[in-house]
Amino acid sequence: MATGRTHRPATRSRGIPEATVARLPLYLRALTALSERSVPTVSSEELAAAAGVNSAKLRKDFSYLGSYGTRGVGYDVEYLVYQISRELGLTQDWPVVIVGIGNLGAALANYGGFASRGFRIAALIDADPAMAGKPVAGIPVQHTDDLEKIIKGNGVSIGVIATPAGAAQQVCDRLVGAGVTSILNFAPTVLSVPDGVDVRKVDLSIELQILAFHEQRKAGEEALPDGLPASAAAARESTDKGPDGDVPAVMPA
Amino acid sequence: MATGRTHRPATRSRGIPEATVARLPLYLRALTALSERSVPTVSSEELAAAAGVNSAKLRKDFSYLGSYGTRGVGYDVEYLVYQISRELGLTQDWPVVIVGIGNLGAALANYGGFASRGFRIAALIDADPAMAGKPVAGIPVQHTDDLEKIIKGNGVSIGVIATPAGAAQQVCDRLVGAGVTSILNFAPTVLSVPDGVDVRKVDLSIELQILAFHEQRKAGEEALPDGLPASAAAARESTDKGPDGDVPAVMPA
DNA sequence: CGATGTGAAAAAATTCACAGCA
DNA sequence: TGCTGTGAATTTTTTCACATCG
Repeated sequence: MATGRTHRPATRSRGIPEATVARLPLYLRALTALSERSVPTVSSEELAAAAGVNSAKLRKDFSYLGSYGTRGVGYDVEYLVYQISRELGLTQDWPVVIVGIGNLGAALANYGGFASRGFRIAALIDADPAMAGKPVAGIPVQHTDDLEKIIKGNGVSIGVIATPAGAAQQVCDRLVGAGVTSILNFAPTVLSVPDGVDVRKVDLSIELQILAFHEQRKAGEEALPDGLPASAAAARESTDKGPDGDVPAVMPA
Repeated sequence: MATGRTHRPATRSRGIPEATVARLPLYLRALTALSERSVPTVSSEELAAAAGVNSAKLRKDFSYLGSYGTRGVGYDVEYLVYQISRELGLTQDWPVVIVGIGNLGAALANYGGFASRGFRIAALIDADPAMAGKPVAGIPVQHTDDLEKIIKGNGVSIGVIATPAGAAQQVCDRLVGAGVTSILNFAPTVLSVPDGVDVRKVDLSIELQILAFHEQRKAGEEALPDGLPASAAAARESTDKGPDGDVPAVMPA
């Protein structure tokens, strides 16, 4: 770790582990809540509980960012909010476009969590001409024909795909062609993108299936349906969470 | 906590790694697509490509399930679909309730991937009296007052929370109290649940924040405002997670 | 004192690479 | 011959435990 390039108490110079990056938003949210309640400082133990992870992990995660705490005291909430925000790149404004304004697209457009976190919905795009001009979440929907113009005109680099599966790849190609380099895909398809483009997926059916797996295990600790010697419900808790709260993982990342 | 382990000493087979479980739905989707095209067999290489992972990982994953392939040939698509479905507990019908029928709840209710994979929407529940009786996705919305009755009456063990953050914990408590043991949470809150209850979280803003992190890294290799150089993250990914594509789901109408 | 920060150990996940079977 | 299945090696992530410092 650390490319100790001298300068500063080092640490954090190279790559912050992906697993850590995935948890930073979690910490940020817990910190924001504390901030709103005007809580000045918080210990790793308290913050960890609020975020749903264990304190050792949290401290290790923070150690990749730098030494932002005070021994014997804890962390300054405001300072940490700033540091994590900066690390995540949320101190700048990210214009985002949402393509596919169906039920989900509308839900996303109305989702407050975006605007409050450095993301700004630059445009809503849909292929249905009937949708054009119609306001959703106060933003007029624009037609797919203008996709490239919209992307380039607003310097959009992050796109959200909420179209039906069949249209996803095509939309993806156009987004990438217009300059988008990060895509959040809600369509149930594997998107292929060129190098340099990030794709993250959110898949409801997958999450449900994982739940079903654990649920099945809870119910059948012994009564095994299908024969097959290999099948023996056993071991492993169903909870499988850290020492405290819950906090599964999301990402799949 | 650290209590409650014991149980069976892992009977050789049933110790499927969590990471593997999380990928089974991916394989299942790819296999289903092949099945619909009447493809009889598939090699680990081909299937891996379709699912967006590398073949070594896929073979290793399958090895936890058993030896379902044929050397020199590959895997029988239908057989594998069945085995994975069974492993995930999808050969049975899972009644699910969705609580919070706002934009997101409605989107989820309309999501086709539900019914097609062993999940059945047993009921839609909302706290707004005005919603009661109103059909969403063909299912009449019921009032929160009847939550317990609905859960118990339908033997529901999986609940989806799509309410505002403020109501999530309360709804969660009621679901758990009524017998739900698996929860898919879309509200941006950490839910606390008793042991034995699984919670998985899907947080749209978190996914975007992770994208922003990578996006920032791509763009800002040059100069960063605040002191500390922001990691140089050299080579490495272009496509975060898996070797390439992804597999999302959820989609509007 | 008390809580952070962090080496070191442990566990989990991924990748390698090849023996072995159809 | 071709591809699976898997032990072994490697890498990543988590957890431990304690020196350290405010």
